[in-house]
Amino acid sequence: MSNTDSRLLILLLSRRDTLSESEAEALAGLNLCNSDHAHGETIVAGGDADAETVSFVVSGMALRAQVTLSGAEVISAVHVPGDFVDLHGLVLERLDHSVRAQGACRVQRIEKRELSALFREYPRLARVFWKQTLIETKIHRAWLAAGATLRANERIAHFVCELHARYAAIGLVRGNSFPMPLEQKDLDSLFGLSRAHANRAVQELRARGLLEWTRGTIAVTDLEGLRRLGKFDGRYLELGPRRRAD
Amino acid sequence: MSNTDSRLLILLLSRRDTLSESEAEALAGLNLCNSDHAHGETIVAGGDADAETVSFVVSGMALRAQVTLSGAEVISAVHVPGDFVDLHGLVLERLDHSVRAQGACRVQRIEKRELSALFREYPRLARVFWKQTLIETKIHRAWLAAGATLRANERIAHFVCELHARYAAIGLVRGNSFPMPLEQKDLDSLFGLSRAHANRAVQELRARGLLEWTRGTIAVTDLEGLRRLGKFDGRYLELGPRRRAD
DNA sequence: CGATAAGTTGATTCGCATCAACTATTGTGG
DNA sequence: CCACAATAGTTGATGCGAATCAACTTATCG
Repeated sequence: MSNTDSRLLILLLSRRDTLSESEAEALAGLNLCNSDHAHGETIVAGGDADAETVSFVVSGMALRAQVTLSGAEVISAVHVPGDFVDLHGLVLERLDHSVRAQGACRVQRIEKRELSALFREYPRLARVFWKQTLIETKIHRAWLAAGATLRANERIAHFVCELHARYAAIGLVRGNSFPMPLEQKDLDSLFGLSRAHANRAVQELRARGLLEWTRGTIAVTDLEGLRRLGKFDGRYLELGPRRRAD
Repeated sequence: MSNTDSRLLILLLSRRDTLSESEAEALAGLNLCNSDHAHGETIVAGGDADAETVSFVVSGMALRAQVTLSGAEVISAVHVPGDFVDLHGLVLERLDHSVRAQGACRVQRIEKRELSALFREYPRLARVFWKQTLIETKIHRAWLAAGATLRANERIAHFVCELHARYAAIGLVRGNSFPMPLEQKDLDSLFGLSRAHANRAVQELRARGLLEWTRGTIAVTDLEGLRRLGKFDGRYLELGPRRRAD
């Protein structure tokens, strides 16, 4: 089930850097392999399995889940269409987490050896992929800062703002609403909150008229207010215009 | 004040991947520029300043500090000798944080253009530097997980274990003690704890006989106990043996 | 040796975990 | 299509972890 529809891949990379003709052609020549996953299915297993591919999300949502020594599961990243889920696996030996589908999720896989070969021919492309991993790192830092300074309702507000911005960048915000594959019960492994308390925080956001959250969809009714509450400054996502690197 | 003593640079990179003769030679040919900083001094300014160099720590400690919209300062990384403090600045346009000296700190700077030129000639080296940034990202994830699951005393235990492991890897643990340029008052911007509570947590670690912490030095008196309390599994630091990438 | 900053202690308040019930929703098989 | 089971969401009561404010003690340094 290999196909060569690399439009999304090229689109997502050109959001990061201007691609030359030949670079785009080379990318278009990659073998991409679609892979569909039902809710809860493991897309990439963590730990010792040395995967042969790296994957990016085509549709749906994927979560990175790591299990701590105490047995708790922590979600360290959420992925929307256009995000690589395990690009760092190209360079690091083994993943420190697994990736699973949150709702139905389709990914495309690229053979690591093909990608590495591509980098040897077009070294500048390696930098574009590198940049992709660095933006994820900035998101990690934003989460760290949020965790250190915000309270439950503020953190949730921050997170909703982030999702809104990321969905907006890929054209998935309609009016003021966007898909929300996560459920309230998932907020605890995202933020380390109890279900009960996360629920009360969400209800407060609703009561303040900041958002509506029904199963599967969030409608942001007061984006400015939500940003103010969550101390959200979306620049860290680097979704604005980009410049070409050396 | 340029010098060419690139031994530390080559040492730290070869901890990540086996370097070929020619790669090592090329690295040795880089112009490195020493730069000394007193406690509290800014080593790299965040924000709009487009720095021309990237730096790694030679001695002492450097902190990454980001300021949130609410005005609070968050430490998102600590750097010990051998760590790059702003390598991601090579690929990203602007830094989302500043870097400052914690205690006296010496760094060496490399011109970005020199490094980029090096990557064009030795594309595989780019991968080694990429890997360096990815390991930092793993540390971020470990902190995220710690923040979501651990309580104050456990988080501090976890952090002390991490520092112990990183100092051990560079030969700076003597007996069971290592340098601790951070003071208790810094723990609040690291973990989002208040000074009073961080202090009580530290005292509990002392009372349990896990560590001694006098100004400037930590002695770990029960490493196993500290690891158990902090749920510390140091594999994420990738300080073990490494393999050569493509 | 005084001044300043770091560390310590206590009292109080608040955010959040925990446990437990309960309701609403979704999904499923008869 | 309905009845039921399973799961998500909601609400309340209680206790603990951590913030906050304030005083105080101990280091550090000029």
